[in-house]
Amino acid sequence: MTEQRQERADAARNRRAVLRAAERLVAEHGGDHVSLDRVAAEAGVGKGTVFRRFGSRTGLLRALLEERSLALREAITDGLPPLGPGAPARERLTAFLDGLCGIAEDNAALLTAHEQACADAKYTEPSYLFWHGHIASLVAQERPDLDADFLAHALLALFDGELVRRTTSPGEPRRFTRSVTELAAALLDAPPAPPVP
Amino acid sequence: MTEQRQERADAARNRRAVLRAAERLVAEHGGDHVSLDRVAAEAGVGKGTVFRRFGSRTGLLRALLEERSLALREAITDGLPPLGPGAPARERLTAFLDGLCGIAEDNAALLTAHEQACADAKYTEPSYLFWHGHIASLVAQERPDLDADFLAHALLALFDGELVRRTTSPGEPRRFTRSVTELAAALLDAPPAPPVP
DNA sequence: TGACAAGCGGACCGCTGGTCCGAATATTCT
DNA sequence: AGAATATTCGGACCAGCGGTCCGCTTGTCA
Repeated sequence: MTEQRQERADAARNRRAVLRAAERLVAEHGGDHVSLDRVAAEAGVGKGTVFRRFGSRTGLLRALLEERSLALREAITDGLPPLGPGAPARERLTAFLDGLCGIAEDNAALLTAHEQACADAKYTEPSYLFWHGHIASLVAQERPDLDADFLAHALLALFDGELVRRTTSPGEPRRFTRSVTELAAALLDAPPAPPVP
Repeated sequence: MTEQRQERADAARNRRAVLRAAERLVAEHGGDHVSLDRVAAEAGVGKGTVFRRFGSRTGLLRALLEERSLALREAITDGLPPLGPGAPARERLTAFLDGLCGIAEDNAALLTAHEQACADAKYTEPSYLFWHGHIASLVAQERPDLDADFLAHALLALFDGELVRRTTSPGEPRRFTRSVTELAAALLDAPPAPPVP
């Protein structure tokens, strides 16, 4: 069907090289200041190669980020509870947020770079849509009286690279996770709002 | 003291022209796609003039945004309750969020442009610091058991131009305001979190 | 009115994301 | 093996950006 013709060996090698190079540069210099020229140079390939593989700067950062979050995504759709299907919505949500926070804490710089590259298209990124749908569905199960859609956006808005970095200090490595979890818990435990006039 | 020498008449005229031009371009074409070349051309001045007045792209957008929010800022520090000092924290916070949401709804495109321009420096912008301090102080008064600092960041994270635009539809012009207000109310009404192990 | 500071404009710079095509190389077929 | 073919490579190239600079113009004030 949509079976792609097997990727040529050198192409695959170059793709890996570019990803590793981008990874290194983002980790070294902060989220921004990673031009594609530099990535190409660091990877030892031409600039055209980067674009042929990833289409655009956005595409490259997205690929990198999806590499980091693929495991979580699979655990959610096919894995065991509490992440996977089967557990009560509340537990699933907590487990999911915990996982996503972990990724965010480990990749704050990458997150910043990705935000900067996506800019306006942020809300149409496949990954974003997936996370959003998952959260919204769980919230709707747990609390049908809340605006699950908006609430999901609100929770995802917390995953801003710079905010993660500012919340995570060496002394308290998981402070961001704790803050997000507490906030989510407070929202889910809030008493039903009285109808507005 | 720091009394600036009176600005020359033509300089003042040009500053206004640039602001109005930027305003028009942002409103017409969406948040991005407003290069300083174009702003200068639209204003009928040279590019150098724009930079001399506003220092940078960021500075220009910031000036525009502060022009829109100056009234709210003054109402908070010197105005009457419920915005100004004197009202209970809870009412002040609600009134403030309502005001800020109004500004956001009227200037979603400008917000997007500003976010894009600020990028990493977002959390050190004077305006951001002011809003954040205000929220955090009110939350701390009302709910000493919550992490007011993080919660203030969380609330401000909602003011994303694109999110505002996506939440505001012609049919429900104030939906963004309603969503934000409800979310804030839920947070303030949440039962105290049990201590974590 | 003249002298001088303040402001002006747009050529200029370095850099960016993105395109393109002749050269090089992997793969496949005989 | 060796030719034929499809794919990929590399880096020169482009238009656009934010930002700088300096010779010229213009407002201001004595």
